[in-house]
Amino acid sequence: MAEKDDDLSLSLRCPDNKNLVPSTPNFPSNLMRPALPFMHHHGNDLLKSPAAFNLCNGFFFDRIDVNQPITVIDYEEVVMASSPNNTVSSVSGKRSEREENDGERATSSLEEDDIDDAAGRKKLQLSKEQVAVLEETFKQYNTLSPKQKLALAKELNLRPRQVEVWFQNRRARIKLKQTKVGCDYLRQRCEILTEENRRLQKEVNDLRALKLSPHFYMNKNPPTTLTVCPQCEHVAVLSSSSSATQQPNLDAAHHQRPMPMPVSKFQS
DNA sequence: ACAAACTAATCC
DNA sequence: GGATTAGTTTGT
Repeated sequence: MAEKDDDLSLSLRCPDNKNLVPSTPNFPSNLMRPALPFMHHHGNDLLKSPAAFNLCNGFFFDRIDVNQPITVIDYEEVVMASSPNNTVSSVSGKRSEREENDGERATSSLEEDDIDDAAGRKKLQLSKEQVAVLEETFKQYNTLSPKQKLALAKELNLRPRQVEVWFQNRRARIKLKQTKVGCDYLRQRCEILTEENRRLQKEVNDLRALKLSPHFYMNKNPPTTLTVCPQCEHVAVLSSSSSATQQPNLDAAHHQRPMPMPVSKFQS
């Protein structure tokens, strides 16, 4: 379960149409299905692509595959699980039993769910195959038109409502993950900025202390100004007793001897 | 009508 | 406890 989060790909691709066209070669052959009526990009469908969705959804990525169980490995698992030579039923254990019944559950979901809906409802667990198809479709369309919903429901032997709910929940999951990622990013930024702020505050205090120190005023007959070197951004103390027209005392000299204080940046 | 948000129930 | 499925409410 936790490994799902590892598949969090942040990219800055421009969503071009090519990206949106499903690349069937990545899809396992035994999951190959006749193209759904909506497997074409025209009209509003483009607006429902994940890329468009994530761009609209803000943040810094055009795609977050958070909580995305459909990795190459997962596809292989699906292939293995559904392969006649490698049936899950050959494996002992609770889990395998459950998976074995996935097909039945999927078919029964159409008829029985209407009955035990509201009352003591059993939780429907979608089969791996169903989830795979849903995920694959979701990669291309974050939201479905009624037509798409019906077609997908028919293909998966689910009620349109179930497909609809699945997509709603999937969007919610993505949003949650995005929020978490964004939150982590902002927290990091906050830490960095806090640290920088602390450093600058210290710098200001040091400069104030320098300004108030007797040493500072002792040979301060002429007015003195603080100037920032444009090259290294070090603060230099300039005496105006030197000619006003002459270049400030910011030549290479101060680069060679250390400043009295380690002042890296000073901005008024 | 639909999506989002919130919530409960269930499963592992 | 987290993930998933689904019901309810609310906003557009």
